[in-house]
Amino acid sequence: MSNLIKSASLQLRELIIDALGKLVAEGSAPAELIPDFTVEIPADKSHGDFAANTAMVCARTFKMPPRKIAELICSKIDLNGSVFERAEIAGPGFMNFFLSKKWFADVIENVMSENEKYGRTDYGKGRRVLVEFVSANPTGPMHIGNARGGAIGDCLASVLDWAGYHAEREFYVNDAGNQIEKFGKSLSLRYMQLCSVKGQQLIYEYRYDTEKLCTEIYALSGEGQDFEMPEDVYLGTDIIEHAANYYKENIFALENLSEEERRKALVDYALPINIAGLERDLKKYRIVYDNWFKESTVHEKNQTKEVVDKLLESGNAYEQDGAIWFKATDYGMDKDFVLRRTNGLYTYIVPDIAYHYDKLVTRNFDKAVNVLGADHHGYVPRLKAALTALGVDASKLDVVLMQMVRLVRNGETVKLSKRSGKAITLVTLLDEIPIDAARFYFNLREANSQFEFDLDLAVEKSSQNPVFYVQYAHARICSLLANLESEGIEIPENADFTLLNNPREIELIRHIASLPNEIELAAKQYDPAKLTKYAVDLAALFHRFYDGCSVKNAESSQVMNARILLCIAVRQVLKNVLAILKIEQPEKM
RNA sequence: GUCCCAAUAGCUCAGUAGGAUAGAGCGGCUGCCUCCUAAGCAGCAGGCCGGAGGUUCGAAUCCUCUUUGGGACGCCA
Repeated sequence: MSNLIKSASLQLRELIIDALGKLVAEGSAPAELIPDFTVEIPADKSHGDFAANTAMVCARTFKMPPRKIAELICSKIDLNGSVFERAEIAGPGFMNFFLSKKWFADVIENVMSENEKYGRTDYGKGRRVLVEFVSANPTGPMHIGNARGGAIGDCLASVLDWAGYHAEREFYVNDAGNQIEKFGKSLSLRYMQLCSVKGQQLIYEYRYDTEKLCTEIYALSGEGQDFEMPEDVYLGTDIIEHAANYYKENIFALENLSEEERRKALVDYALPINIAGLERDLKKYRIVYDNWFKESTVHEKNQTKEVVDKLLESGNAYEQDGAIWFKATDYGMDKDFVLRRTNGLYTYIVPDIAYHYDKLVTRNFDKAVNVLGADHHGYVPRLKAALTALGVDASKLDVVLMQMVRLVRNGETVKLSKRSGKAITLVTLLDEIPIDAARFYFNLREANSQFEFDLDLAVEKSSQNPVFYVQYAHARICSLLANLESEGIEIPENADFTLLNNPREIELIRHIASLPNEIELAAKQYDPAKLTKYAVDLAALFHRFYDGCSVKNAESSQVMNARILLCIAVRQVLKNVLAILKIEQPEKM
């Protein structure tokens, strides 16, 4: 688990501080506190592998021109035994450092020894982090927003795992509360519609085709139609289907029950089917959770009441107009909010508070990361304030907000309407586009950017789609190696990598070296999109290398051997990145 | 009205906690296969980084103001 870039950067920092120490000791620099300087990787490679701005930030305290300081530092710096071979002074006073050939050779050897573990770091030090994502409403199928959340959350968990955290994936099932009430009401309504004269006609007519039956009923729903629909019910055909299936299995069983009993029977029937459906569909999307946490368990354990009682006792909540309010104004918010309504029911945030208390205190996770739609941003500070009031360290809760996806088909934005039931579901999306493309595409942009998902483009199996570009690089290497094998060329055990001096080779190796860094950064910023970009860049660098440096017709057999192993290393790195993203690595295309 | 997020090439977006001449893909134009996969590579064209101030050696990046989009502000979830 070595990170050659990081260690080189740290070594350089020490060398510079060391040189500064010598300058102070001999009196050519004032004995002042050295300001913070940065060691970074320049965008322009002619500026070396690392650049330090030490001289520039010291200009003021040293009362010397930056270039002069840089000269002094460079005269005292000792690169012997370091991974650097030379230093240059450039521009306004940058010191540019160039890595030795040995370092580049070490990069390839490092990949060869770590193989499928290359890229892993111990940055997270085994801290336990719980990643909650999707948590779709179980009253219906998942929509396109869940598709994005799923791809981001799942890859984020992988990234954290690779960065040395112990990451768990969790789905919070909202199997209680108002939306379940609404679910029951909707099911009951549809059931009664099926029991009506018109409903019976339709059931008879479409007795061999439930799907058709549902679309017919759906088409006849609405104002002035056969089936009037009140405002607060779900309209989707999935609701009709549940009602119809139940009806077919138990004819008229519920017609004469009380509304309440009928709702309960239908919810008990349909909800497990929906939850199993969520699990099945997510699995198809290559997402498998460690835990499915049910909201109902919070209610069963009476934790909602406990939370509100605790807040009342500690003076963080009060009763007014028959409701119980949280004193959010004590936590910098402009409005208090309701915890328990006058009707005695808790608002949605109470079970959420209890749930997060469970995550951070009961289960004692070091971090809880939630991937949520951007429309939740107002909710996050409320949740955090309530947790703080309960004595929980709310900074342990991090939220990744993701913006909406605009679906585009034929150059036009596809309208998404929850009410109409015509929203594009995760399943229909995955029927339409390859899973590889979906997972890659949803991680192509950072969560925070609202982006356009072009359905036509994602379907297209062409170079326009970046995932094919990356997979092609992998397939190309496999094919290249197979080709060599068929010609009787053996794969060497080792090679002299210092022979790889072509700029395209150097660039490629440099990029290979940066994988651990990139993963760490992605973990730090909760941004798995860094890795799709990394993969695209790596593929581009490989294609460039492939184009400019022939393996089979190399200048010498030594160079050929070095290139063969470089290709194998690149293939390994591609495999690892694609494995994090859970995208297939085809050997042929 | 208050708050959050965005604004960079014709389009979609990067820009690695302030760095050197602002990058990529797509689209447009031009080259490159008797040679390991042309699903590739090389090149050209395309920019007042929404606007105005400020902070400093240095700003797309930080601060203030402003314009334009998107979204939040419920005894809905």
